[in-house]
Amino acid sequence: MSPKPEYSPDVSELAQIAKAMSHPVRIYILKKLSQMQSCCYSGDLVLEVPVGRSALSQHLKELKFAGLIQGEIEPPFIKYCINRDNWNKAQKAFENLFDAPVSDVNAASCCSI
Amino acid sequence: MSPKPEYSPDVSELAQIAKAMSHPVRIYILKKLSQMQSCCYSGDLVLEVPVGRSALSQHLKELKFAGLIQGEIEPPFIKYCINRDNWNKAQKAFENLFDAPVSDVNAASCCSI
DNA sequence: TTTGTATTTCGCAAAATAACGAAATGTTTT
DNA sequence: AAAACATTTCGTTATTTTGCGAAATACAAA
Repeated sequence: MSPKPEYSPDVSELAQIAKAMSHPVRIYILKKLSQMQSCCYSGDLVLEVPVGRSALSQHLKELKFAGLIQGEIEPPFIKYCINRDNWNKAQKAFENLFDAPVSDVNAASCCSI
Repeated sequence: MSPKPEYSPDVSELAQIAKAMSHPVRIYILKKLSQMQSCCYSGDLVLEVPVGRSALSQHLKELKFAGLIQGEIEPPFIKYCINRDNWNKAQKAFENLFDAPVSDVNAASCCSI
């Protein structure tokens, strides 16, 4: 009944990516994994992050669910690394939020403060 | 006494931006404001978004707090628009999360799955 | 098979988020 | 001054998120 529309898929997707990145620990993990230019053990990460092992595991799970990272079993460890494909997609989605880029003139004329 | 380090400022900042963008309504608002290439009244937005006025007001407040939008009083309305400067900064922060871009070779050699 | 190591899941409590309607604020029009 | 309008704040409730320690799982080494 309500004329309220729903969100379009791209809106929901970007929100979901943002949610996965909405916690400092998770940003830290992403940053770390990228800086290593390789993978990381969960056990290594726990030393650098102010949460316990179980909480870290949860954060890794959420990043994995969002597709931003991936885990590879490499006994007796699990190596985590960035999912480059999905990361690139996420970055594009973020860039394209403004799919109609405005000129500086328009931007300036828009808001006085 | 815990050896746990804290987050660096850039990590916290990016997490905060991501948190502000972690809700579909807020993504929609950002998208809308950018597409208009101008400003928007809260009253206009409420017709396009599946939340009530008070909830919308909260979302606008959060986006404003994060610096992504700005409100300009233009009686009897309040016009909202994107804060271009901060948006550009946010986008850069997002792009630079991976400050050491990896080559495709490294990326491929990292994870088998 | 038993032990040890690495990680995740479970159960729970505290805190944060989201949404609503009602009331409040501020401004314009009558 | 009163009525109308746009928006925000308040008070409340329901849901989600976060984090911890304990228990469970998975695997390798002894």
